[in-house]
Amino acid sequence: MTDARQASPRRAEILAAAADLFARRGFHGTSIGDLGGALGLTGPALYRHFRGKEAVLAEMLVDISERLRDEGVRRAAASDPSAALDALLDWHISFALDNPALITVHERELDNVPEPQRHQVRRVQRAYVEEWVAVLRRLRPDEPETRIRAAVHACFGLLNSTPYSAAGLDRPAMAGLLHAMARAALCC
Amino acid sequence: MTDARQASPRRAEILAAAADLFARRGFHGTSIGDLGGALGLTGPALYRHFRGKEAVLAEMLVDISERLRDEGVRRAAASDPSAALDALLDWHISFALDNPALITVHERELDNVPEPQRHQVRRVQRAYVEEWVAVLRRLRPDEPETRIRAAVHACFGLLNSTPYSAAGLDRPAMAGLLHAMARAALCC
DNA sequence: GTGCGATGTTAACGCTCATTAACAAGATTC
DNA sequence: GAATCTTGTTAATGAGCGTTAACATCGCAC
Repeated sequence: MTDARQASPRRAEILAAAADLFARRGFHGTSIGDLGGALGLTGPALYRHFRGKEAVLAEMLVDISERLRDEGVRRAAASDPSAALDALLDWHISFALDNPALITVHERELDNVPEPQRHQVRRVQRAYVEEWVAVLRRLRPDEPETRIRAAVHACFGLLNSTPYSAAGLDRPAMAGLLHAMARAALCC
Repeated sequence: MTDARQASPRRAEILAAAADLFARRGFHGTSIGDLGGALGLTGPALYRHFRGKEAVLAEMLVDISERLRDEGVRRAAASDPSAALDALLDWHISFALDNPALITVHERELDNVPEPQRHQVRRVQRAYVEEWVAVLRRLRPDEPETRIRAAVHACFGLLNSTPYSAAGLDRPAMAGLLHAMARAALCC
């Protein structure tokens, strides 16, 4: 089978290598040959595991968006909205710092995902955003919802900037800085 | 001449169309034929105005980075550091809201710029960042410089998120929101 | 009105790419 | 131990791309 959602170790290796290459050179800037070569294989070998290049990207983005949303739902469930916001921030920041390549691809390459997965990813992304919006609405009931939603998107821009600035800060310092900045930006 | 830095109207049209296409589909996702077609021309016509596809991107990024830095130097010169920060924020926000495509390309496609322009763009970008860092160092002399620099990069991530969230906010509201969020994030 | 520079066009070239076909070799099944 | 499934390989196919060549047209200098 070339398509089933089976989780083989090879598939995971391919997805990891693809994340790195897609983040560094872009989807269109990465060839099937590059991707196989990164694993010591030839290009056509990948067709034993994926239906094609687009299928690799599609599975990657579906997986990322679902991981973000699933844990986001969990974190947002805290009864205190301020604690829920901190929990969401911690989650997103740790994900971004642990997986800079995934965050980059997730942010840039959605347009290259074929249907129907593109709609699926969009829907899941929207659900993740709505978790944030719901928490912030409890925290600042006076604020109009469109403004809150725009603020959440801007906050993601801040948090996702991580990959580009691997600057001289170690991980805990970077996590603390991002948390403080995002919290201040959202509650300004 | 195919290369001279002559500013003809046709060159400006090509650069504008290229900014839009490169932002929407990426540099590698845009063909010379697409680019010509966006102007009612065929692909090869572009070679009357640019040495090649990479030269279009190179000129675009050199221009953007220099515009940002030149005006940045001007704004950062205010004697009051708090006023200088506000002036920098206003400048970057108005540029991003007026030119979402340019901001997107500037952020994503530097790796596709050929040498020597790539180094030039990097140098000018760094100079722009240093204007921000210098202002913030005056504003918060206690903070370590590496932390300030990381904060500036994160702030750019916030401000540059504009293109993706053309959400239901009109321009002044969006500008005000971004200004308030960025200011709070930087001074947290 | 002839010549020419500027700015287009279409046709052709060479290369890369995604994908498929045909084949090989090792492990597993029976 | 024969058959088969899995997972590779190399070779071939067909499409698209960036680029160049050869040719057309138009406006202008003289």
